[in-house]
Amino acid sequence: MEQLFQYFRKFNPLTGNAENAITEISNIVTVKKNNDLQSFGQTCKTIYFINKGVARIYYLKDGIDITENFFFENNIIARVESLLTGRPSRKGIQVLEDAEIVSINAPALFGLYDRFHEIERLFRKIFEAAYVDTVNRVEGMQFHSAEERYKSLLHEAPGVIKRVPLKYVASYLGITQVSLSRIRGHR
Amino acid sequence: MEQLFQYFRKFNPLTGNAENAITEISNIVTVKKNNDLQSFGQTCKTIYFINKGVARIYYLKDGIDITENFFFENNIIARVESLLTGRPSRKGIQVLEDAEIVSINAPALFGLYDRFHEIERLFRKIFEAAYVDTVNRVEGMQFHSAEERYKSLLHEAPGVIKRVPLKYVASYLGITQVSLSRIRGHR
DNA sequence: CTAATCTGTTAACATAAGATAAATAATCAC
DNA sequence: GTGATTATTTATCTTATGTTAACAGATTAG
Repeated sequence: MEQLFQYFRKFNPLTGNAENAITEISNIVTVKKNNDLQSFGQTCKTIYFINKGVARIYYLKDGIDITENFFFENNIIARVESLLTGRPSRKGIQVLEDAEIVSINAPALFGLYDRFHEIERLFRKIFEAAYVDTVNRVEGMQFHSAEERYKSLLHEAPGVIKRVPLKYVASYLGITQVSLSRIRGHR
Repeated sequence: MEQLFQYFRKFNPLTGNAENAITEISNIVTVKKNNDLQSFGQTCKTIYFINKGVARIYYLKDGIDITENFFFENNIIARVESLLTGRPSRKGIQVLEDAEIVSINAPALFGLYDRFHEIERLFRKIFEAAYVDTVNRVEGMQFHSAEERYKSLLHEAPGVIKRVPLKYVASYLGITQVSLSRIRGHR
């Protein structure tokens, strides 16, 4: 849990009491490569934090597997469109390398917001930062060619290309695997 | 201000004291069609709420005007990538119809978070909802043709097509004005 | 009212990306 | 290791979208 609390400190340091309260509603799971941490269907009730490994959020559009996002060590994963709305999620979380993951019971966490204002503030800041990332991603998608998007991914998150199968990267970029291969072959 | 507080009530009702505190750091401005409410360059320090009118957030990419988003009555506008990070904004806010807008001093608002937990909670919920909208927008952009994006905009926000010049709609959809025209001429 | 500008449409052509199929290359199960 | 499976690249053809330009209708300024 220490790794998680260290991550929290970058946003909003917690008192020992608050940390303990979070520890009580969390547990650590290990997941083998290519297994699903969560599959779609039900309402998402968990927030994850990756101690070690890589994961992706994905969904099926007309039967085609599309990666919404990748997540590496020391990051939170949450299917917010379900978690924050209470609606069932159409998305799954798959682990792409053997992983160690902290899973936090989200309803219990939200329940702590009243007792621990500091926890509400912490997650406010975490989600605000994720929101900003997503706004920036929309901007990146709006008027860049596939090649530009690939190059900026290479630059901003080289780990993705190194650690993730290209077929997942392609749909993340909004193109087919074949197009990505063509771009990589540089023209 | 009553219109704003009614909007707030959908997220988290405030006590009279909290409403008064917000009133004190806000004022109402009127802006004429096509004028900028805010231009780019400085760090964004204001959150807006539209009582009446339409506005858009836009930016220049290689000298080309791109619309990031449209905002109608009874909605909050904020350039979050600046507001929540403290970095200067490269985006402007332009009014597309004569508008009446509430402007809230953001640093003062954030200052109220300590005195009024309920205000922090309110804006946490507002930004969470905006975050979810943005995640859904990424999904919509990821694997839809321009025509599909246009049709779903028609369906989900018909006001955009009715009240906004098409040149702005085109860049919002991530296509050129000519392509949009072609799509509208249905093939 | 007239000229000038802005906005939207259409056409012709160029280019990027999708679909499909097939050939390699890499990984996994045994 | 060997064969089977999965991932990636390459090739061909097709389609969607970008680019540029011309034009028509609206809107605005004087």
